[in-house]
Amino acid sequence: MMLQKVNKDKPTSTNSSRCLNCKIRSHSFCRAMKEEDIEDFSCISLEKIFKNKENIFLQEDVANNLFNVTSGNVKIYKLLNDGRIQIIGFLYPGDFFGSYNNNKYNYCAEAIGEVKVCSFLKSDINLFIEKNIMLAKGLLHQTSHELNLVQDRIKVLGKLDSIERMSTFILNVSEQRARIGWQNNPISLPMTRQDIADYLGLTIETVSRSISELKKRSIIKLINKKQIFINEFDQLRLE
Amino acid sequence: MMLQKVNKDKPTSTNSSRCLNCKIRSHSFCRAMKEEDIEDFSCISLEKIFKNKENIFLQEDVANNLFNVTSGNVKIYKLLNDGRIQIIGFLYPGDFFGSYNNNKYNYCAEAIGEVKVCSFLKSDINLFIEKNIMLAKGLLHQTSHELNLVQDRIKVLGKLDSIERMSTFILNVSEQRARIGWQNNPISLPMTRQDIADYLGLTIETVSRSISELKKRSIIKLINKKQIFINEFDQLRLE
DNA sequence: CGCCATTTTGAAGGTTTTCAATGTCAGTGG
DNA sequence: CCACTGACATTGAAAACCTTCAAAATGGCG
Repeated sequence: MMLQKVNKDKPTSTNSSRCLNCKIRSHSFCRAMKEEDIEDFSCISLEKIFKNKENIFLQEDVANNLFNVTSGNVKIYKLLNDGRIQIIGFLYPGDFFGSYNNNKYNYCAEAIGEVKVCSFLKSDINLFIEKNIMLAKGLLHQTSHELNLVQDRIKVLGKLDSIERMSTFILNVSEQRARIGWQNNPISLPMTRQDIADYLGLTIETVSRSISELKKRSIIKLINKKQIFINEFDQLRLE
Repeated sequence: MMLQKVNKDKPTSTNSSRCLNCKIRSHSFCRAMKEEDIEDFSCISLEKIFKNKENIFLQEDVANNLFNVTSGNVKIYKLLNDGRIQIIGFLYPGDFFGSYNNNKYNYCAEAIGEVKVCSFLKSDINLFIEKNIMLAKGLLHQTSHELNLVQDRIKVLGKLDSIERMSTFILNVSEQRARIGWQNNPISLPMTRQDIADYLGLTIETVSRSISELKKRSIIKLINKKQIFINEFDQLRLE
């Protein structure tokens, strides 16, 4: 298994009011905390910036940290021993990742484009939880939400054909964007076709063919390779 | 979508020491709580018994409760509009299910054989959390654990062929049994072949062919249709 | 403008599904 | 005791869908 070296010491920033001004707070696990507690919370968080294709951490690394995406997109993926890749998810601002219950990460996390994350020591989080029940509830809510999303993906990968998978994917990206207040149409796909293939359990050729087919049916329109306009939302949904 | 009626009012039992004597407590989300708190906790829990194929709840039902399997197996599955089924998971004693963050269940839950569950009102759980941080931590740990398992299934459904899926499934059942102190070989498969197919994203015929192939390679041996002896654990693992 | 990576399209091949038939096994009744 | 039944599982052959291999098209960037 070939894993490239990660830059462990990123440029960072921290100050006690940063969290208060965080634009994505209302969509993060931190949202449940009161404003007066947020200030304290800032002190245990550290902002880090990653460039395109940079690894945030690798599968099997010691999992000391939890992360929150504050800007950009992150892909998390599992490596098989023979080099196959399965992308578990594409993360958006407000999504959190890492491993709360394991001492090793179960997947790799990599920046798609420039990414800003908040980083927390798990030990700090666990101490903070003791005094602030709302943080625990926030984490529980966010983890349950992630669980719901992944369970839906089980359905996609287990039962849907290639066109249905692509349709569901486009719809999900649109919905995720709406959730955090971005425009839901047209949508941009920041990841490559190969990434989409590794996410949907297909090959890059089948992804391309599925997009072409949706285009041919006039359900979507391609503004360019990375920008999709949805003509018929209803046709993307499973009847 | 045809959903059969659920028996909402099951025979129940509750008393303040039941949780203390619960054999599966050490593998449940309740394990983190101190013994003196467990007694109080018993008061918000209700034991319910379900017969084979009985629904514990249905997708889209109002989700007032959280459940903990204490004995038997439960399958949770999603229904598609056209009647297709995708099984999300087979649950074992100690696993918890329901929906913490949604007011509707995202899947159906059905008993495989006779099943005992502990049932909790979410409102009770949320109140209890306020006074007992360990319960929140326990729930968070358990939810994170479920998330890890489901993420692994993404990999199985997205990247593995039929033989690999069947191998992984047998191995997972064996490991899950070991986790709660049952013998890990031979293993029993309480679910039908159709269930296994709906779990692995295959057809019943492909499941059958995969089992036959593993048998032919002498990696496993069938004691009977529901009992499997594993000859070569290593051969079940992905190289 | 030309290069190179990425994407799209085409045709052949392979794995799983579909459709159909046979086999297994526990339960029932003659 | 054994044949019958019905549900479940296995096996076989043809068809469908996705992958693989190959080639052409697109698009960004020096």
